[in-house]
Amino acid sequence: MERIQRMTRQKKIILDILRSVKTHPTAEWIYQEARQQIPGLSLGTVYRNLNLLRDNGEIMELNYGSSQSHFDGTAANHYHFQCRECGGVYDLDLPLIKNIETKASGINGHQIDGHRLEFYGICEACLDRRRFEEND
Amino acid sequence: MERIQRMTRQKKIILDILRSVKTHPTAEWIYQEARQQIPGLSLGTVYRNLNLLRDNGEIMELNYGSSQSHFDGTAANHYHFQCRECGGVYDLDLPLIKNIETKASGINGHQIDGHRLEFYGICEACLDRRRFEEND
DNA sequence: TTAAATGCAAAAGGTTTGCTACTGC
DNA sequence: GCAGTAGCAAACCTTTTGCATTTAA
Repeated sequence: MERIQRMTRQKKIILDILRSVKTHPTAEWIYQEARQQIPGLSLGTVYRNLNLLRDNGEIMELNYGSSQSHFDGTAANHYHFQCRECGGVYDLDLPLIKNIETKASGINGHQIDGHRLEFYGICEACLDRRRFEEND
Repeated sequence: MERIQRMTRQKKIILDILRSVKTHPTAEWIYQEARQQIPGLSLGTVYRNLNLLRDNGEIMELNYGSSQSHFDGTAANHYHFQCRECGGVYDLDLPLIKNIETKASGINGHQIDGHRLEFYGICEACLDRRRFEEND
């Protein structure tokens, strides 16, 4: 019952861009990047491909705040940090907390099969900018 | 520089509803409930009040998935579980992980001041429904 | 009295979708 | 050849906002 996916030029470029950056960009940002390689690209195509790739387990969608989603080229679970000031999302190289899902499962009748841990604060770049602006 | 907030009838009812339920409803759900007490209530007012209450630290906004936000009458950090099937959000009575923010802070130059942990899976109600439907 | 909040409706912003043409496989 | 995809634009859905009016303190 699985749908067969085609590797179109558009999808390949979107995936390449996402895998080549360390940040976790929005669909709009990816669209602007990809358009440099495919001028006629449409934003709808970017969204459709990001959704296909996510459903296929090749990338991860991160939705923080209530605004736009960010996308992560690595699908395996890992933790993130989001800056309260600029909204940027960064990886956090903290080892996965083992057994946390098992521990949480014992508490009630829900069947737990995943978890997500995010940190918030001010990113290094915004901290630097603040220090710089203080010295006016 | 703090803005003075008034306790209007609308705001009080919205807060009362949110504090009286165990689930973490959406703005739309709260609107439908509150309208039974204030028929002329507008959805915009619900959103405005939820934002005011959140900014004031009286409630918490939870944004999972990319669709609607859920609201939690308890503002202090605690962990949640979201059902992949029905989208419902529940509290998870797991103690806060101590020092996790300190631990994460050492990794890079970001300044961390908060964290959020969510679990995913199938909720008890959906599990029950599945079992029931299997017995056709 | 008066600044804050309401109701209404319009607008905004991100994402999805219908449709026709095109293209991987 | 044909199902899956692209491009385009319109639709969708949640949330925000402008404005005239009302209301809490």
